[in-house]
Amino acid sequence: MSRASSLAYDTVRQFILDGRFLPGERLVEEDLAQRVGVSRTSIRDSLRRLAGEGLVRTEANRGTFVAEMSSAEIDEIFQLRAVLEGHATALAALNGREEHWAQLEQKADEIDALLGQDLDPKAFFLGFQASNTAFHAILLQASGSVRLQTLAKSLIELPLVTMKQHNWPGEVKVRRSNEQHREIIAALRARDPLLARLQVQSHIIHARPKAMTEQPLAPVALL
Amino acid sequence: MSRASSLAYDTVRQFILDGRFLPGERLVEEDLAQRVGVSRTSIRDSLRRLAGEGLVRTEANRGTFVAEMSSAEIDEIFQLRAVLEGHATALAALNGREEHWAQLEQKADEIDALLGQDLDPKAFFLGFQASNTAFHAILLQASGSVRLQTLAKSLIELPLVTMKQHNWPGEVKVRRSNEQHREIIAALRARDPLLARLQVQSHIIHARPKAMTEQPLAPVALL
DNA sequence: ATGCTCCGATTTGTACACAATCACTTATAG
DNA sequence: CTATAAGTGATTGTGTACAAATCGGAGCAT
Repeated sequence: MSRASSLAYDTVRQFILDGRFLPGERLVEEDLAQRVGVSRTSIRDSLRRLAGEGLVRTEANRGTFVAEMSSAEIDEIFQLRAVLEGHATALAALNGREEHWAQLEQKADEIDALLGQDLDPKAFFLGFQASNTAFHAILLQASGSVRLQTLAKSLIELPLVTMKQHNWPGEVKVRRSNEQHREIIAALRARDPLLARLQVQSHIIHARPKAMTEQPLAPVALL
Repeated sequence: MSRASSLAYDTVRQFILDGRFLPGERLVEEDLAQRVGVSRTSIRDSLRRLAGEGLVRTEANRGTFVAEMSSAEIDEIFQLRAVLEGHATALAALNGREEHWAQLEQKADEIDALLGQDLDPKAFFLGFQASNTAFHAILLQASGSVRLQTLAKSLIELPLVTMKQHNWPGEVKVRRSNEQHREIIAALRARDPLLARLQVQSHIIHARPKAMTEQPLAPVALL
């Protein structure tokens, strides 16, 4: 599982996350093989891996399709994120070191810098997404639990398949979100696992996309 | 991904869970292919899937090995189980129906029946494991969240790779464990999500294998 | 004895060819 | 005109052959 296979995996994954393939779209193996420049074997390999992560769904003898997720499922995922990242943050408050807090602060600074720059919406969103994802990755890393880390990371990117241009947060939301980041860092520095957990849970629940459907969201039962 | 591939997946998975391949052992593709009676292609397919679930670990150009887990990692997994199944139980208390409580009760009855039968340790353990796993599966199903269900299920079976004959619980522990099952059912019937969550968390934390190493376990930071 | 390089055997990685299956079209009967 | 059946093309599933990489040992130098 080396050169061709990794290349296929990375490329197809990027195609899906870029939105070059839309949810529900069929992924034809031969077609992908030609685009990536490897054999069908390697493509199949990567599709199996992606299926394991939930980015695609494979039906026997019928093909594999980009995962489609209902608002309810996305909401479910955000609740799971709240639970898992909340736990990770509690662990981070116990195990994390000063270098982690500094890294978190740096990402929060990046987001603040973005807010002062008056960029066009797309560039602003992409910049925010990069720093925000990094922030949460550091949080997971500070927990010290590799399994929790990989689990949460795969959950984090699942909604990105569906949420392409919808639900770009405005400046106001981003500002509020980053204030929450600061509060999380403060709780971590204070080594307060309970407070840190609650703040992360609240942060993630606030961040879930709300208006994709008319029906009310399921009640959040975190504590 | 049909007959041969599924067969390969099921068979290899069973081999690992049975303990026919021990943790750390190398899985040679050609060898597996002959044993299962399919081609290497299908074997590779199944190994990729199993790697995704964490039951095996694949190193590039070097082969795939049955996962080995330290006590610390197993402890980590039990804590994650506590978090995830705790959440699932809270959801179950909100969404579950009477039929679920009845099914849970049935599994608890099965375990009590086992306790009265005076079997040899191995048969006793296997019987308990079957009913206990079913109990937790029903709990997850009652949560109504399929993603949570699959996530937790894959976590549940990870420690089984390592814990083969070590750590068989005695009758006393099983009796205590099943009392906890009863308490969980009562909390669910009362539709008390907080209590149900706490009881499940406590139940799972108690169930983790303790004495595999000398060093003390990490503190549990659930709430 | 120790360390180094090279070679060969084993095993994994990749490509390709063929078989099985499915969706869709066309033909045919009612 | 509808419904069912057979045929056809495209796509996935599986097996096999070959290429690339790794591991271990033999031989040689220090």
